[in-house]
Amino acid sequence: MPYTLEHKSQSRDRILTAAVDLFCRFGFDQISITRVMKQANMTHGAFYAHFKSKSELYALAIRHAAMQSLWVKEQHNISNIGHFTTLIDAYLSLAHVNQLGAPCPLAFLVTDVAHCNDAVRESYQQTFQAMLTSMSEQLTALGLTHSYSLAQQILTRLVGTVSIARTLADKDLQQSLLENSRRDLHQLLAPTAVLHK
Amino acid sequence: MPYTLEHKSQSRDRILTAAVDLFCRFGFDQISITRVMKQANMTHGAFYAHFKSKSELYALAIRHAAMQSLWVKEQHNISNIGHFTTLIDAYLSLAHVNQLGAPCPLAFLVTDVAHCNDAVRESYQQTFQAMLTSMSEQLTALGLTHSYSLAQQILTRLVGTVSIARTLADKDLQQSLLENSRRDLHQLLAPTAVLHK
DNA sequence: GTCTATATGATGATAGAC
DNA sequence: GTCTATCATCATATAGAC
Repeated sequence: MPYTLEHKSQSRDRILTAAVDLFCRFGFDQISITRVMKQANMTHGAFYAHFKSKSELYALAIRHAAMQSLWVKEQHNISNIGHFTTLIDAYLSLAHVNQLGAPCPLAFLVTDVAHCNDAVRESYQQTFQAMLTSMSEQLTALGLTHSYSLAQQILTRLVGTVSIARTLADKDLQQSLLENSRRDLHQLLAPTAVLHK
Repeated sequence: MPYTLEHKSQSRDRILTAAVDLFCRFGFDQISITRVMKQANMTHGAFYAHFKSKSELYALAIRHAAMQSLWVKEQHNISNIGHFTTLIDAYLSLAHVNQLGAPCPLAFLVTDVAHCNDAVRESYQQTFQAMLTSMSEQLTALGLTHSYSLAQQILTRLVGTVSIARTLADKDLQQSLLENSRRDLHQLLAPTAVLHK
């Protein structure tokens, strides 16, 4: 048997990884199946042995991106507020905006997903809810009150800042936007600010 | 002469209005020139008498959307904080998210624009800067300090909230997201909160 | 499972009549 | 300026060999 189960699973993973990278970088509609498969080192005919449509790939790519994202990977290592704000800084970094590491699908695909079918939107929504819940629990564990609404506040700010920053051609404006959000969120989470509330 | 200058200008306006509506609702790549022209009551051959490419239309549609948006149209009527928060509530309303009135291009086109050429991104950036400056000046006139960074905070939150809300299929989640952002921003702008700062 | 080849359809853009 | 007709290209998805 020339193709093992593991081989298939590896191929599938390469497709998903390529899809996340390309969809985030250029948008779903601008990326053809041929291009995704090329980046995954296969030809486009092989695609349909793994996914039933391009649309299905999108829904699964969103979940894949979420699993690879910094927030999800680090979520169980957060033991103090310092660590939490470190993740915020990473999210609001130029490296993230320029997609050097694993991109957060919430910020990189927002508008795109709004135009898609129910399966894709549900995938996005589940990712959003999972991150919201996880962040809320972390904030509670760190001793903060109103943690769910606080998490919502932080997450919308993160997504808004990064998605806008990505559109800006002016590097100074981009930098100042990111810095400003970092500063605001640090202040929001500073122990003193919380105690005085 | 069968076609007057005014007639051309009206046709152009109908095209731009249709483009804003369709691009925001379905995304740039999913909308064909044929469909835009159909909604503007013309055939697709006439398009190139007004714009040199679909891409140019996009850049101009962003500016057109900005001019029609609530914030820009109402920006000179703001005389007190109550009026300011009324606009925030309108921005964060279900009506806006469901695109019943004029959509804000900043929230409806973020991710889309990030994948486009320089001309389109510059159009978005100029709109962003204009809204930022305008909002900052309003906040200063209303007696608030750190108004530029405050405006940036408000704007990223507005855009983040609306763009995410638009992707959510769950109406309850959508509502609670919008409500939470409204409440936070009210609190941020409440006179007492400012005085105690 | 992966390849090459192909069916089928839609798109952006142009040409020429009126 | 607007129409109809057309070109050239590229997309998704399928068929069949290996």
